[in-house]
Amino acid sequence: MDNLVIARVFSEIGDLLELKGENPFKIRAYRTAADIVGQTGERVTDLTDAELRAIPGIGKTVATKIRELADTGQLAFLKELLEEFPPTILDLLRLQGVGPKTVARLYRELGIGSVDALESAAAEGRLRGLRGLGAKKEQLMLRAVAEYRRREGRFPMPDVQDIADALAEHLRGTDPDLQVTPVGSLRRGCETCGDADLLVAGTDLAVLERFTAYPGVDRVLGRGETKASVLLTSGLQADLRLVPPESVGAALQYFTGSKAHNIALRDRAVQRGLKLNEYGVYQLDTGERVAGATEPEVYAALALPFIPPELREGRGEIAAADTDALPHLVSRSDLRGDLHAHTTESDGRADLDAMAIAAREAGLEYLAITEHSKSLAMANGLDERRTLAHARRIREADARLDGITLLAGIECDILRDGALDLAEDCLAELDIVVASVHSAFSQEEREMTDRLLRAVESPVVDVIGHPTGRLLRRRDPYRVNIEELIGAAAAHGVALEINSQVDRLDLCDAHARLARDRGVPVVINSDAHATNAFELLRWGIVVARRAWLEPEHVLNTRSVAALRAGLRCNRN
DNA sequence: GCCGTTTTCGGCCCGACTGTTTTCAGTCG
Repeated sequence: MDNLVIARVFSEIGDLLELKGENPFKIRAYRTAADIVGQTGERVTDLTDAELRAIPGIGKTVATKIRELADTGQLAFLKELLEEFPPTILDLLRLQGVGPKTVARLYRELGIGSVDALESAAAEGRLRGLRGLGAKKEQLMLRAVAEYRRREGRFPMPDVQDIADALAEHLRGTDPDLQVTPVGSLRRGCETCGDADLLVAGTDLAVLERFTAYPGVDRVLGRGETKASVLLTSGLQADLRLVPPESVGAALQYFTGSKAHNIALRDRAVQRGLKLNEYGVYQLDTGERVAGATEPEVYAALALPFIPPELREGRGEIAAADTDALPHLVSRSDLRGDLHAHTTESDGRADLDAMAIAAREAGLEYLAITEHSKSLAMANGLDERRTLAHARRIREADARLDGITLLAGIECDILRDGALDLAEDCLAELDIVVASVHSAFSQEEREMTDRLLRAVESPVVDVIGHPTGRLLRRRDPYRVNIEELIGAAAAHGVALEINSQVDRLDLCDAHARLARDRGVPVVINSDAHATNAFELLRWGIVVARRAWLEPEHVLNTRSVAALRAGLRCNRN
């Protein structure tokens, strides 16, 4: 059973327990378990009880429930909870400004158990009879219902980055020195963001007004002395925090999260007789302030080195920091080449020379040209004859152009049965072969996994491209046993790709970390189809950093000579 | 429900804003 399915079960249990007014710490335990399971790269159903129990936050009860889900495919506890409420009631919790207490009362006192029922009741003015609910709240709920219907959930992180950049530009206005920093899930580099959080250092309340007056604002959700929230016309919520300069470090830390990281950090503070909040670090007994102006200072007050935001997910980063074992994360400047790009020979929009020059201008030392293969007719894929002719042209261009090394490659389709789309003797002529799935996405897991394993076992395949095939918000990953794939890649010395296209980001962070842990080399590729696409590498880097990858784990941080030596080196 | 270099019981992160309150409950991050 997929980890995300199990995570959803625990998350629903948390919501339902909250509606029942259960012990908040029990609720938190289930939500923590949901986070942990969702962020684990390997299937938790494959772990032994002892391995499960060894994960902090997973205890006896949760481990037993994971086992029950693995064995029976369902969970009696969740079923019992769902008998107490209509299944549609959880939708009500997704409404802005509506929380568990309100939902529970709406259901108990008015029998409201769905968004539709709430909408009718609010429209008819039947809510204002309840204590604590007035006409204004009714209007807010109607608005929240409309927004809920319009919203498509979370936004891709690169889009949110653009929105945040534009907003920051607006806030700076005539003061280019104004310090505006994205925080929250955006700063941590999460692949999707539910909102855009910005932090401004200063004391001038005018910046809050500037924020709510931004032309892209649809409506103001709230505004006080230190914070304001707006809903943008794009449907994204944006939050601004204004903090005094002496507290910027503590505020950056606090608002970057994640929640799990912050809770652990505060716990550490309390253990050391300190209190940590968004204004600083204080002595518990005297209240004396000991840190807060900069983020490294805040971590130092807790006897920790600075922890990069991408690691702050409660996945062992504090323990690693405590023992001086934090990874030296890969960064964009470590990338020396790109191993996946297309030209007009298949479905790219720029020709060979233009792509080569653009790669050079993007600071790359080498670029592999990897067109589609013939079965992708829609993309003008190449057969063996065209592949070899194109390889000759690539090598000619390589000889002609200074400052960039071109590698002759292919993105070869993996056919339904796992065979490669081009003959092995043709592929063996090339410098690099990326193999990818582009068809028959609906195969069952066993069939799809065997298909990919066969490709990995081929002696001419160097890299598996976008290994799960997902398209964010459009297409789920195809059903592949990722652990088997990673195991096979490790055994055969085949690299797995982090594809930097904004709707792919595939491998995802959890899987890339698993690949690292199992000794599989990773490559970070643009999958460029145009000259500006090398910019996308920054998003692949974000995924890699969230996966704890260091330069040594990433093949295309090597020189071209070292890269060539590393390809197919484990084959016979 | 989880966890333990003081604990196997008794704790568990903290503050701002809103609406409906006249001192606060609920929600959010």
